[in-house]
Amino acid sequence: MDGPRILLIEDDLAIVQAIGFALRGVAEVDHIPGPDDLPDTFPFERYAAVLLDMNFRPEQREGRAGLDAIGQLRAADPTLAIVMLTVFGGVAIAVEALKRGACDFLLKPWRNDRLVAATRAAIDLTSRQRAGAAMSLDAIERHAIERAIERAEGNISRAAAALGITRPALYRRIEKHGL
Amino acid sequence: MDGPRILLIEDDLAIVQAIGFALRGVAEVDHIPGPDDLPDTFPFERYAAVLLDMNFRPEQREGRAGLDAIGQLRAADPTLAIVMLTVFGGVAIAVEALKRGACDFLLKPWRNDRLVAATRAAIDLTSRQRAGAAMSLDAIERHAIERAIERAEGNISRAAAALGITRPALYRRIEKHGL
DNA sequence: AGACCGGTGTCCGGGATCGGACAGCAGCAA
DNA sequence: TTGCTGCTGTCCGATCCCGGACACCGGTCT
Repeated sequence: MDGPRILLIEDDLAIVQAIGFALRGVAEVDHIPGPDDLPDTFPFERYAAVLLDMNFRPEQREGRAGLDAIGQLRAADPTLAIVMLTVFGGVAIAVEALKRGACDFLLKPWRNDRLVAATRAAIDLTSRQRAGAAMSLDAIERHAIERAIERAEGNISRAAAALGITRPALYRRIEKHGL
Repeated sequence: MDGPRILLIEDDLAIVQAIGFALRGVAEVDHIPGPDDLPDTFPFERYAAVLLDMNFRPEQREGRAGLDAIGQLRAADPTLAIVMLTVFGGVAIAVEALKRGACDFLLKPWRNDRLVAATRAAIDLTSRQRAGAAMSLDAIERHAIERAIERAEGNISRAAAALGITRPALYRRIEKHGL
């Protein structure tokens, strides 16, 4: 668990090399040519982000395979942030990709600083999502209570009603969590 | 609380009229020319979605004002789904808009069926987000427990550890929630 | 003033919940 | 077989939390 490690899904070896070079010092880059090359059991938890090439299957129109791969990856590990890479510039595809759960969308050719920034952001997002997913029940409760009180604008009674508990119960929990 | 009501932020009256016509039967459409025309206290909770025109401030480059408006609206009501409308087709802007919390991004001129579909999806998203935000503490706990057990692949001990509670406590809660 | 309202903060007895402990079970290695 | 491991499901006495009730407070009516 030294530096972050990311997974690059890209069939063009020249691009693989270029990305590996651009991201030296940012993350270790592992590489597979396409999402179909993922073995049945794959250690997603080792990776801090995925860079996913949209066009690994050039014969398929509109990069639909790339979109499907997003769903596939997210089903396998919903905490893993995915950055799309593509030469096709359609707004519709970008929107669809983000709606399916990609966290960013970069056009080739990219500026290296943008790639680095997007990768860093994705790594950060993954770690935050994993922290959130691994939250203890107590922490979850604390968050829910904080939000409820905020939404009720400090009105304890309404917050308690929204949370489905009695007002004294909410007082106790507020004190317990130190709020 | 009869049909859904949506808020259209758009300065071009011809477009306002066209959208109102396209969405007849889908939602009641209220309209203001720009986000700055929102009064300090505005009943966001009455609306089931927002259609936000990107270009209400033509002198500003790149529709940055439109992007800022997303943040403004989401700060006011984070459960309200926002659909962007724009004539500018840049992928970068679309990506930025979605990253800032818009739920969809339509290019003018749009196909009416796409507009209707996007509006319906936004209305649905809002209602789901509001249902989630208004969840009782019990329901939140139940969800967290379900997810934890799923993530632990049915292993009760690991799920309990991840939730930060003892195993008997998790058993009790599983039974209480009927899982 | 006096009554009312909607809110806050606190108390206390009874019942729910805690977690350590125990028994049991399946898999596996010596 | 024996022993070990890692899990499941359950028990029970000590403890904690529940929620109805109460006192109180500030604003707003008549």
